[in-house]
Amino acid sequence: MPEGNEIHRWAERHRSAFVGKKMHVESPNGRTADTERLEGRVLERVLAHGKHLGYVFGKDRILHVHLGRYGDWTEGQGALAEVKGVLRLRMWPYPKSREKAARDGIPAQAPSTKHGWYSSDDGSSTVDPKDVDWLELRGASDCSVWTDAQWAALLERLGPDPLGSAGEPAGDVPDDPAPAFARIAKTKTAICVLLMEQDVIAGIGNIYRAELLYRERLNPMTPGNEVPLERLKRIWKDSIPLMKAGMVDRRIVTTRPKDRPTKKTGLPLKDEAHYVYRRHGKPCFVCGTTVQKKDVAGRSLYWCPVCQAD
DNA sequence: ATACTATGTTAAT
DNA sequence: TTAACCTAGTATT
Repeated sequence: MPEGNEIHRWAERHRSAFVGKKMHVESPNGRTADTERLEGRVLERVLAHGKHLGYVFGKDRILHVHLGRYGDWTEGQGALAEVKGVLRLRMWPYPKSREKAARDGIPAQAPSTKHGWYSSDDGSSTVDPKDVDWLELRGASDCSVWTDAQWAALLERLGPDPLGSAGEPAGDVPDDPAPAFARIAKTKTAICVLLMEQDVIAGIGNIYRAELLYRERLNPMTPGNEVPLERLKRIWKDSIPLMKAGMVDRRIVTTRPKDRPTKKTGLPLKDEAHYVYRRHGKPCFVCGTTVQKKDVAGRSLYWCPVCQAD
């Protein structure tokens, strides 16, 4: 159930773990066609844009992965072990692949990652990506081999990503948000709907949309063409550090410590992590008004009617 | 035990 | 606009 932060987190970890290595790639249940076109090839790059992942195994051999609502990777150490659920695909490196990769002129090591070390939900440390031995994928809505042209068409369709462009360390090369601002200024569609549309901004999902709108104190139903540019710019700028933090934490935290009932700094309690997302029926942390929920375009929208009156 | 919800997208109606 | 895909956590019986 990932938004862009988690996609970029996987990309960074998988880069660190496997780029430059000759990989075994298989689909035990035959759920993914054409894995034999990837088997035995070197993973050259891992791309990420919005909620899409691309594992580049050579020209026109990009494994496209979209986790959809349920998909998830499992990282493992030691012997391969099948987790429960329908296994869609798994990959792991050939032994001694680094020497072979060096002979092939491919960097033996992935580019160094910005974080290298992560915290899990409860703040405890988790495995260094370099110590991951294998990956399993299940529940993904797409997992198929794409051509370079298909990936290019995807990038053409998607809007700018607050976490930056494909293949770069996330956040280091911020996308230009101008196309998103232009799209929003041209339509009467509500800003809460526009923020979810991946061809407007790529990577924002239901949690970030609700929380970004709250943090800007913006009425979610404001038509796009009535949102002042300054407010759009603030939302974009706000999204970058929030989503970067979400990569490290593997968790979305949007509340400021001073607004939390406990005032606790650092990783907050679960029920203090969001201002409005899934807090309907509970009092707003800032004004005490009951947080509202309603269905908009098939997704649940959460907001505070007082803080976000206009 | 069973039902419901959900950080998503596409295809069919 | 609705259904389908598919999994896990939470709520209800």
